[in-house]
Amino acid sequence: MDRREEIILAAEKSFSMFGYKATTMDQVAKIANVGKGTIYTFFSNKEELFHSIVWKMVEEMKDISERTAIEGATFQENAHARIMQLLKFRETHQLFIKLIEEEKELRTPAVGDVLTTIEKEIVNFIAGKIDRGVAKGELKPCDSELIAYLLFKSYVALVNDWSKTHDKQLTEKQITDVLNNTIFSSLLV
Amino acid sequence: MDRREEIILAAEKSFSMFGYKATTMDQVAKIANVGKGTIYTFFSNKEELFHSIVWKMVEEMKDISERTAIEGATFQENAHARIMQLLKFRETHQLFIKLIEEEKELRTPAVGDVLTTIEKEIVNFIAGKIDRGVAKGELKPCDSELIAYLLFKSYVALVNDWSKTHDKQLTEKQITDVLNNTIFSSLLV
DNA sequence: AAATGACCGGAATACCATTCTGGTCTGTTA
DNA sequence: TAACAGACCAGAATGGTATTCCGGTCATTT
Repeated sequence: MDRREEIILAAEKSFSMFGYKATTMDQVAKIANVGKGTIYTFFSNKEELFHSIVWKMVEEMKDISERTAIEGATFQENAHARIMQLLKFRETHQLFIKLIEEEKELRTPAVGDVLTTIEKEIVNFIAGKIDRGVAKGELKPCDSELIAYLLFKSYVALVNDWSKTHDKQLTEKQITDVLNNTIFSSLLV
Repeated sequence: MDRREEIILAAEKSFSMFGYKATTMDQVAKIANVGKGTIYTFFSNKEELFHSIVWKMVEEMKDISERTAIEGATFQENAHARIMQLLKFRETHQLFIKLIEEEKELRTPAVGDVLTTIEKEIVNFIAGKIDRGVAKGELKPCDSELIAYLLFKSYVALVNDWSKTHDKQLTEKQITDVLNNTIFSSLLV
């Protein structure tokens, strides 16, 4: 297999297992069965390698979310399913878990940067769906980025944050009910 | 002046200037012109003293927010004014600023606990306003705690978080527009 | 030309001696 | 005798330094 691919696979494995800070270039080289210098012929430094891996993950995440859409479902149903999928990915995917953990405990700057980039990408992704809904005449015209932002933050608040200060998680019905009555209802034509 | 009050004033000053971890009981005693042992006749330990100060601050914050309400204004107008006031207090009040900073940099557990308690208190405060609106027939019955939570989190997202990833802050009009169309509109009878 | 890994300097870590701090307690003051 | 003060204690925090570790380079090998 070509060396670049070996390196990417090795880096994926190592970043997922140990996080950004704790993976060493020696480590990656070893796993990839490659001399350390070889990595630098494909990636100019550790951070570029890291971005490469993370970007691949983001694409995969968007892809999965995309495939979650159901033919013939309403905008709200699809949006709900897609966003829930994104949140689930966040707490399921090894690398993502590790990055969130590292951000919380270690405050590694490179990781913080990457996480905000990912958030932006997610919000953009949602905004794109809204724009498409508007174009198809399903939704009222609106500031799609702002709405996407509010929507995503609301989901995170209700799905993830709520349970940090309350002992029983919100049910999916409670979440869809409140959001259908508020943000979603304001979007529909 | 009575010694208990001296101690509280001293503690307020010290916590505001240095945060929780960096204020020592000796420090507080010195400022209060009191022997260290004396503090322990009024407060059983450092944390209790701290809670005392923080609680006082929370009462003041609610009080200010309360007084912001305008006679004869709509529920939305008052809610907006009150919540904006709360957020402003958060980034204006010395002690509050210090605590948020300490939570971010030092991760002092006592401070983290206190901050979540404060958040709960704020959400409760908002929920109370909603309940009153329902009782007066201005608002539809609803899960007031859930709505209060969503509302507060949305405000924080739009007022504070947005500007972390975007260079121009949202205008107050953008914020009121989007929230009037979504959360507030779902509340009105 | 491509790949390697010994090597480098600066950053991170581990270690331990010293200081600091929350809380107690005994002596003192009013 | 009740309120107060501050010396005192044990354990936690800190600081300084000797050592290890790691990203990145580059002379050598394939």
